[in-house]
Amino acid sequence: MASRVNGDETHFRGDGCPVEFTLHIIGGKWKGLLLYHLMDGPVRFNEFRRICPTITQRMLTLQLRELEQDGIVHREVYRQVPPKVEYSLTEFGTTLVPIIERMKEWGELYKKEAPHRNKDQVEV
Amino acid sequence: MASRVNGDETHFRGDGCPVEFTLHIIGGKWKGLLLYHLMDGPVRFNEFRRICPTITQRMLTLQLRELEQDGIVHREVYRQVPPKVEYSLTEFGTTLVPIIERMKEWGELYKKEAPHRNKDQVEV
DNA sequence: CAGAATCCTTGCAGATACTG
DNA sequence: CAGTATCTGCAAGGATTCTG
Repeated sequence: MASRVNGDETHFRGDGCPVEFTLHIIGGKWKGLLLYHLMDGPVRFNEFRRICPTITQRMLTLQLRELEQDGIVHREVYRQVPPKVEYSLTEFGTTLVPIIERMKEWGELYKKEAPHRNKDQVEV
Repeated sequence: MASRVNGDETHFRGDGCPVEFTLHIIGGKWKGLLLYHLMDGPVRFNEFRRICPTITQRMLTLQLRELEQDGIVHREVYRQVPPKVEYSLTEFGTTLVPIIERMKEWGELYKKEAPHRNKDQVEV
């Protein structure tokens, strides 16, 4: 597998902790956001850029590639002009949905119960 | 709040994505491992070092401090000689347990179903 | 539209030494 | 035992430019 942004899996030990394994897959800097939006269906490249204007093209590409190589995300290329590329969850990727859902719920709860950490945020 | 290893919350935007918020709390480099072991009960500082020999004192301290400041982990200091410090999940921290559990389950499943990512790992 | 390539900066994290 | 303090590297990540 190609080198990854968030550590190469060939150098990932994590002492065999399964939680670390999972976090290694979904814990990338932007992956939470990407997976969050992919739960609702396929998303195009520039859709992501609109959804999160602060992510750079480079990082968006890199993070999507990692998710793709981990079998979480499918990349569908439509050979047409202008080009169109759609990203969607694979069947394997959907096994992550329950986790994402719970992280979403907890995040919403946390935002309510811990307002001291709510500074300087932008709703999406 | 003091500065954090994994981004200061005052600089964390995340575009309001609740999944990103959750990952921002539990997605630190060693937090998966720490939370995984904290689920079984209190853990002492050097216990963590034995559990994961590759983590440095510095990083262990930093990650624990972040979890503490996020209200996830409680730090109990026993004033005695030799000193004894126990880390445990707070009541709020236990609300994360279902997520950790599912990440643990998924990690175990993933290790089985995706052996191509199982290289160079050590069981804990 | 959806990227690839390049350069460059930052800050995460390791190593080491010291302490209440 | 359970930490701090300091120095330093190196790779993650940003900005910019170019392209099929």
